Amino acid sequence: MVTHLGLADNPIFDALGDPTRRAILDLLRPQARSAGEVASHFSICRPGVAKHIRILKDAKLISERSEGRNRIYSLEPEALQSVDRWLQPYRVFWASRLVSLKHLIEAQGAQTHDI
Amino acid sequence: MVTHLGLADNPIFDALGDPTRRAILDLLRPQARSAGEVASHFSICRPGVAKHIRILKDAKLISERSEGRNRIYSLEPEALQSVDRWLQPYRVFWASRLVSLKHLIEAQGAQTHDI
DNA sequence: AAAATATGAAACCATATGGTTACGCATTTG
DNA sequence: CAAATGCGTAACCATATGGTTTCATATTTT
Repeated sequence: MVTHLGLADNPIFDALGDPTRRAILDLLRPQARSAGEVASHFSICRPGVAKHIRILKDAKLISERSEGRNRIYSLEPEALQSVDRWLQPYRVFWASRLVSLKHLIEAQGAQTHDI
Repeated sequence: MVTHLGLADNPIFDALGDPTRRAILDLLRPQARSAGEVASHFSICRPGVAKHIRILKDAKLISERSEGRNRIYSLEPEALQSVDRWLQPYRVFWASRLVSLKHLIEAQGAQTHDI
């Protein structure tokens, strides 16, 4: 509801609250897809999926481009950094998990320079 | 709504969808607090906060213990690991961010051993 | 240019959600 | 033991949300 509370609502968290929307993100992770392709993966009707897509687009989690008569949607993963940032102060509580993440980073050969 | 769709809804994401609930988690991060203390930080009425607390408790994001006539709530940060895990495959998209996280890990002196 | 295709928007509906007030139940306190 | 304190639950309400059907619009196709 968030009827003008002092708390800033983050549209990202709101967008991620719905399982269908998370599934759409998962679907777009490997590759961009047209609206129809996305919709075909769900049991709800196409306009229903379109509404979820709209919410994801508004939250900048996906972007849209036109290609002929299709609308192609692509994941915009940078938007998820805000979730990552929010999680940061909680992470200190599970250090071992962090260590494996550190391994992952090293395995990817990310350069050690600051952002 | 999630009216029996094949998609498993994660109560954690649902819980995090509300800004008041995220604020409660932030509040409990430094220290455990009684229900009244938590409620006093918000403009909504106490029973309203109690309902948010219930949702967080059901999602295992906080735990409850009785102490006299008070109910003390503590953060259970481990539950957030599922969010962290969900984020994992998206993280490869912002490697530089990972590097600073790596610094954080090292700064904390987390031991390099597997979980 | 007409038919078909791809898709968003509008209108509508049932239910979920967040908030409120009223109440009940332990546990102090006086 | 009676009053006060702390707090969850129930009942209720307005609005948000997710889903549906119908429609309008822009591209292809034929």
